[in-house]
Amino acid sequence: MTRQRRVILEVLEKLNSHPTADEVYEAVRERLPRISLSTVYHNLELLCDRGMIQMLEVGCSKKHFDCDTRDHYHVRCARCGRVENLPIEPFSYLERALRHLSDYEVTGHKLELIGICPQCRQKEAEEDSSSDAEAAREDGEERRRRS
Amino acid sequence: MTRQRRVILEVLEKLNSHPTADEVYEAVRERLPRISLSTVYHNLELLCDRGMIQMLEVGCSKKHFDCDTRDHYHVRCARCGRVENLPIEPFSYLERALRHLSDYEVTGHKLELIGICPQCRQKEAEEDSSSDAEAAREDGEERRRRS
DNA sequence: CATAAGATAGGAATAACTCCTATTGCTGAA
DNA sequence: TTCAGCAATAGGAGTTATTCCTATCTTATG
Repeated sequence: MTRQRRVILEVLEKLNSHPTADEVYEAVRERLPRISLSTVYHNLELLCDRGMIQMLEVGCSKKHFDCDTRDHYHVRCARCGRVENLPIEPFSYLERALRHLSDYEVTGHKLELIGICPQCRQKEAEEDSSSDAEAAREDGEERRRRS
Repeated sequence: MTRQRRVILEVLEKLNSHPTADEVYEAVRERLPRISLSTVYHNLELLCDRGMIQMLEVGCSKKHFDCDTRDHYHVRCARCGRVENLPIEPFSYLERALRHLSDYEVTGHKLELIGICPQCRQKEAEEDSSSDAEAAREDGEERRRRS
């Protein structure tokens, strides 16, 4: 357990959102400015192999890392990609209910809620109201609401 | 609807597995050998925009395309990445049951079974039996080539 | 103190896209 | 029939996230 590895693990434990490799890198750099991105990737992989963290392949393109290694579900923000836990036990009956629907040998399942996180909702509300204000100034009309 | 676009759509309708952009490219090239990969990407995006196909972001890394635009669940092979449909209506109650567990504004959910497809199962069975045979012959001596 | 194993930094390589641009090919007006 | 206008295509360059490679550095051990 090197200094770099320990800091990576601590960062992962501190952030309640499940960061990408890049976000881990940025956070770790505040404490170890000379760390290399490949060290971060290397240690994230190593910690996964040792079962100390888990890698999430949600949505697409980026891998997220989670220091909670138990099986659980997640919510993902459709805007910013942030991922968070759903504090609930996985529904084991889902797998049983669906496994006969294909000829695959089913080994697990993944359930992910898609939504918009509070921060992105607020940002959108601000953008909407400022464009509403512009619209009101320009054509003297108000359209404040959006659902 | 150009020739290229029509062939792409036909390929997508013919393959019951949900191919990646690259797999579409390979299949289309059998009929249009001079087609460019960017044309495939371009048309897949265009067909998505027009709601004629949908893009699946399963597991990670590669995008899969599906000519069935209805909401439905999938199985994914943990070995080869192949994706297929689960012929069942999505469980709308899942979303209702989970939405209060986070402060996200939930807009949808994704459920994916993970398993091993028949082809990969067969391949593994063959490899296992042949390596068992080798092991029996060589008495399990050269085992640490990779780890 | 030597040395070997393991870790790190930094950069090159790769995969899967995405973007850019010159060329092609279609459509409709003259 | 010709040709302007414009969307689509081919080909390649650029981008992003990740993996691989290698020289250098650290640490544990005899």
